[in-house]
Amino acid sequence: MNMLKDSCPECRATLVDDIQNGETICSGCGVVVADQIADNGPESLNSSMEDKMKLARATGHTTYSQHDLGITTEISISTKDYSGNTINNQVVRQMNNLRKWQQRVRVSTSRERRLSNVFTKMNEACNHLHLPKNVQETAAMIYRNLEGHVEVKGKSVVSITAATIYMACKQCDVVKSMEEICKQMCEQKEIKSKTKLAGKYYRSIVMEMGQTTAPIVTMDKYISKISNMTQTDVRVERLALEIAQKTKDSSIADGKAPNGIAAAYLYVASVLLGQNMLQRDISSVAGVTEVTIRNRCKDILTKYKLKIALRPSLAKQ
DNA sequence: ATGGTTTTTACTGCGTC
DNA sequence: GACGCGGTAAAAACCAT
Repeated sequence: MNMLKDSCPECRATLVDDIQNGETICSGCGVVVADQIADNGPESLNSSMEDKMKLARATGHTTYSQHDLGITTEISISTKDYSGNTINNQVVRQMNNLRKWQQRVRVSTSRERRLSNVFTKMNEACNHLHLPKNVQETAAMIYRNLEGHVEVKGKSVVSITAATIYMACKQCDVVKSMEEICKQMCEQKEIKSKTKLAGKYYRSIVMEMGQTTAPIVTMDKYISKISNMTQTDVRVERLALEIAQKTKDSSIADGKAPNGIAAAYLYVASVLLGQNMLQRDISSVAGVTEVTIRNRCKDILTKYKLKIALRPSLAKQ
């Protein structure tokens, strides 16, 4: 993955990391080269303890996303000593016992078990969502900071975890909806309720942690996100951003779903440039219906007296 | 609970290819 | 005739009170 970071295989322009979406994007042609910014940590997602041991490496830094900050010493499983000489069987047995007990002691208290559980879920969710490492670390740090401020016992682990990831995304300028996060964490039938609950927890965390203002995701982030997901022509994206910028002080966004408005900006921009993206495609990616896009388009066009024919065939005349 | 607002659903007709 | 679009009414969802 790292070798892709320097220049685009398509046009050889410089690549930039888009931390919003955890992607690496070409500054020239806008193509998404790598959908996950390289993570050089231990590659031990679902492996056994034994594999973890083999792959373990001293990284020289601590991590918030492990319950013990990732600083424990682990007893090697090798049957050779430091100098390469074979260890006799009795010592090997002793070391196996030691290792077993170390594991038991390591996550001994209920708090540690809880942290371990939460961070495992967090890790899985962040991997599935292709979130960069900094988001995961931020989420873990937020969760740690909850202790003493917000009571987590008795609350849904999934929803609390989702809420912290959501907050971490906002802090790291990554656009991810609560629903997207919850989709990766629970069964189909639970998504709705858990998402709702996570939203509730998120608000209470914001209140309790003394943050008067939650970070605000701006319109341009929504637009960039949707256009990245639809492989939109960069010119369309730029125009959409431009229109959004010019109309941002108006009241068309009040009380409306931001992704619907972002979708409408993109649609209007695509029509203006003769790109004719389909309402259906944009709406499915943006998570709104075509009707919503049409209504937001109407708002934008009437408000700004932009006289363009939305029907592409008419626009040519 | 309620009432106001927004979004979705489901359906319609129109023009174009 | 299929497709994409624009419109509408009613239902559903959401939110503050």
